[in-house]
Amino acid sequence: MFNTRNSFTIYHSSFTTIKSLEYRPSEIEPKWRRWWQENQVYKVETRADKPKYYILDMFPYPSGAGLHVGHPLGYIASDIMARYKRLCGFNVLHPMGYDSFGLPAEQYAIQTGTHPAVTTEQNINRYREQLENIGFSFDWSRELRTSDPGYYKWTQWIFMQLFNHYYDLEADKALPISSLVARFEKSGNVGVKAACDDDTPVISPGDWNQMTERERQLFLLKYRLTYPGEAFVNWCPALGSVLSNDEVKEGVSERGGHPVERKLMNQWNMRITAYANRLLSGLDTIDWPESIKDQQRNWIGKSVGAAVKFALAEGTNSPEGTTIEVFTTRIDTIYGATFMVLAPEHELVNVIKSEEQAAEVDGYVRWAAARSEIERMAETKKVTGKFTGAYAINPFNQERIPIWIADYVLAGYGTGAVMAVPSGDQRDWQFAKHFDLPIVPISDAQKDLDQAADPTKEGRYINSRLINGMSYEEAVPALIKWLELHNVGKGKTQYKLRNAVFSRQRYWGEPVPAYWKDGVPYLIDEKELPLVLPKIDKYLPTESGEPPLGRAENWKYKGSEYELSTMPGWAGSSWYFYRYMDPNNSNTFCSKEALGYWQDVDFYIGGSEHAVGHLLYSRFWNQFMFDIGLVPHAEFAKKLVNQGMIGGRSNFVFRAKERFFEQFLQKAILIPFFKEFGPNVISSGNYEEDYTYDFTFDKSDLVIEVTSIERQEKIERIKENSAKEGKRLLVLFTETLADHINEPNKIADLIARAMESLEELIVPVDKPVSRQLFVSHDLICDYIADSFTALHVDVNIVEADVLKLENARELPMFEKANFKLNNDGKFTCSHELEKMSKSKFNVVNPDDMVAEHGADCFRMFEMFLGPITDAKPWNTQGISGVSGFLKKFWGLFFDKNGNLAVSKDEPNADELRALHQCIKKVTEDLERMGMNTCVSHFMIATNELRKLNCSKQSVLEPLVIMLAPFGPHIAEELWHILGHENSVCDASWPSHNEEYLKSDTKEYPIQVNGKLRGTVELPSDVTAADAEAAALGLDQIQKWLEGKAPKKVIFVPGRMINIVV
RNA sequence: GCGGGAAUGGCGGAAUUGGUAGACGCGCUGGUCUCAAACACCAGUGAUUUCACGAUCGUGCGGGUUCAACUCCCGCUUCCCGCACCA
Repeated sequence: MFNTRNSFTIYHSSFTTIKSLEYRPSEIEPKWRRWWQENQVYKVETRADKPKYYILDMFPYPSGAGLHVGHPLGYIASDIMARYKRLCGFNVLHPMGYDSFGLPAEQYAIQTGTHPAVTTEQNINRYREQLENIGFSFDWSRELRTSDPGYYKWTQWIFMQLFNHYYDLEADKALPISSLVARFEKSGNVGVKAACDDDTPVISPGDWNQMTERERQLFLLKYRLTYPGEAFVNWCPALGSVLSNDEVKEGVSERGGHPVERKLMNQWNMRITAYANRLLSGLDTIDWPESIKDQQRNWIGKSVGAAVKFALAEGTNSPEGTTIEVFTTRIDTIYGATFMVLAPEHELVNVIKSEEQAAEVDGYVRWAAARSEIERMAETKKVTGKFTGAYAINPFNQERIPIWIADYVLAGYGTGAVMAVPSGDQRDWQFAKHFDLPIVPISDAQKDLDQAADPTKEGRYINSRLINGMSYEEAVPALIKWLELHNVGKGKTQYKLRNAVFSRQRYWGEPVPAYWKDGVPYLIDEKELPLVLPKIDKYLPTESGEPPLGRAENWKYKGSEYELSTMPGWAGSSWYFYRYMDPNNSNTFCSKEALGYWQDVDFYIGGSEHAVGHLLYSRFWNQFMFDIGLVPHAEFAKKLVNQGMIGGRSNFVFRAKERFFEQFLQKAILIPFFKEFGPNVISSGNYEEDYTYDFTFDKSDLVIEVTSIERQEKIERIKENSAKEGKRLLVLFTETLADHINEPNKIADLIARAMESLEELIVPVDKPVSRQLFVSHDLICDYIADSFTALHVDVNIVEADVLKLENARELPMFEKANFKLNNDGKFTCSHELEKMSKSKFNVVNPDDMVAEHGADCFRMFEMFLGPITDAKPWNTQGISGVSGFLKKFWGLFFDKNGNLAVSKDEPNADELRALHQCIKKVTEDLERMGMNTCVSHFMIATNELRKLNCSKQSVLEPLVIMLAPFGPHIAEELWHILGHENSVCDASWPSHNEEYLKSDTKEYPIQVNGKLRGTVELPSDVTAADAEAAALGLDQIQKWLEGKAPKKVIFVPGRMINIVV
């Protein structure tokens, strides 16, 4: 209905179709890719006459390694959906671009001096080639790159908007900083409820008005949504950069695994905490995988509780009126607080420690500070801590409780201090047990407190003065009310989420559009955007330790120094989905018209590894952009799907150690000699022993030593030894054995001759050819496990775990190697599932798959592997099934002589049923992303039509249309063979007709007591009574009734009959 | 420890609101074609048992609900992913 395209498009007609019995993807595919390009078939316009559908892939970082078969999985799925939606009449936006700023290109620049832009360009070209090869329907005219100044101009512009706004808690949205200034002038910040730094002082209008310009700017930084500030950061010396929390895994950098240390640095930050609650509640409005939402909830870490101020007991070293604030989610347990614990880093530790305890406390603080993150995490079970000598007062009962320090309390969370309730909290309980501190029960429902803490909220409170006898629900509000009344605390919500560090001490990123004057940052003029990355001589920090931009000549704005750090990787990816809507606009990040039409992403697809990085930061930026009216929705993606990882299937070959040869000699060769020379003796079970021989015999003075030709020193020692003992010595080189491994008779001959000879020393004269031996995997179970070294072998020279020997011999690792083959004359490898990576030699390149089987086959095979969301191993073996299907489908269009066989005849009922069954199933399955079963349905339909010998256009044409999203090239070819001149992309998706699916009869299964005992053919519209009669009339059913009358007969129309006896 | 997901033939995986478990494909076995091989095509292929008809068992384990359970409920086991001393 929306197919207006063919009315105004003139298609190039120089393309001829290939009418041949044989399906040849290598001829068809490049041809149509060119045709699509020449006719701009995938060009997308903003047009109001069609409903829009925006389907987006998470854009890739173009790495030097290129794409492997795991990458396109999501792209293929999204391409199928995009093409399907287009056939359904939607105007589909399905763009692709590159997240092209990033560390690897810069690391490479440091090593080689090549500008990262050059490397990036090369990598992008390679990606583009690989992507084009697969036949995606991307509108390449919308391609974008985050490192393009035309793009990052707007990244910088959004940064400026963040700088110019603060978060107003009353309006619950971002407001201009200018309105904040107006309020300060009028009434100071007393009435202002806004997200700001914790240490923001209260000021009066007078204070504000007396401030110098510099002081005002510094004060405003406490409110701006992006601001520079001293913060502990994850500093990675090896990478020379600050890393965000999600770039650090287990105390080392995610990329490269370098150590990371905490360092105080002046950094730009993003006040994401202002949005904590909205980022949390927004999750309930979007259709995203539950695991992603949970990870984000966890990362935001909202806890509702109370802040309580504990005064210090008399006699404690501290200024008058000092209190220690703690945060607790269990204020109801406060009467059970028998001690307090501070983090060793807590600022009051040094103040309050008593003189007697000072030495111990200092020692502990030093010890704790010296421990690495890894040590801390490894020893979470170990209880450590010291008493400070100081006491605090519980505000509720005025009891003195000792203050301890311990590193189970984290400086970075809450206030860095906890009230310890050993009866209710397991960590506090362990601490109390260890240091023999009192444990006071606080609820009548608590049990077994001598075994463990019991955090129950059941029961009634005891030992809790104010709340004795109350339930949890009653106690909490009562206590908070009391706290606020007595001004010693308040109800409080705490978030684990920290403000995000935004600076990177790096070159290859967006320059921050700010300059410094008098220690205060200012934004550059908007007209100066983009602030383009300057040229520098080297991509390293300056001698004084400043970021690489410090090397740029004249890197100044009107005489003032620019900010030297650049933005992190996530800056450019936090808003790119809008740029695709209007990619070349130089006046705005995206026009109102484009935004008004495309709105937001309908369907976002990508890997789950971005759960809390990209997906949280981009939601944050989007909420902000929504607040200030830039974008129409608070959430940018309605629906999100994670494609599962494709695991690599690694292959291993087994290289023989000396120990193998000794065993081999024994098992395969020496046993026949026993009769004549008596059983041989193997030296002491340890084959590797240096001073005894590998083999000696009862009735022969010959001894045998197996060793590498390279171990001359060992051979000399053995020679001396045998001469001394009067033994005759046969030295067998492992290399010689390797040479003749597949012809053991030769070795047996050699030994036989040695046995009969009288020579004292026998060393084979032929120089061995082999240096090492590899043993077929199916043979290694006959040997001790330690006889081999397993080595990764390139999976591209292995087929069905059988090594292709001709190809293998060309590899350096198999130079001068011999192979011990199995009984079938083959060499097999073992396999294991691992992550796909270069170092494991298990990377499969999509280009190779396309070259061998065609892009359509590759696309369908990736889908056929299983559900898109599941992790699955890559195994090329099954691809022949899909390839066979495409050949068969192609074959439906031709007769045995290769002539076009498509007829205009009317289809019969069987043919219509096969077609409409397929339409129904494929449509249903596409709607629920079941691409794997779609492929099955195509196979079933094709098999049926082949049996029916059907070549009717009215049946084949709808199938071609349905196949188009999956195998666009073959579909386009067949579409044109059927006589069309436009693209199959502009056809209409067929709909099924239930009438054709009905059949006159149905084979009903008959169960007796739920077990299948027979079937009966019945009319489709059979009544329950008739069905029952027919079922009971069958002999094989009567047999099971044993003459008894059925108790009950259940008849499910169209399903089954069950007889209960 | 917490959260999320999963477990079905030799393998990847199907199975609608509970209704013929194993669709489809790979692999394997047998056959046709061929001098032969490859390709192609046809047939078979969960296990045990039976000459055969058939029977018994069978969706990680143990219970339960139901005429009927891969599917629902209760209790476990194992694996994968994420988080982890979060007060």
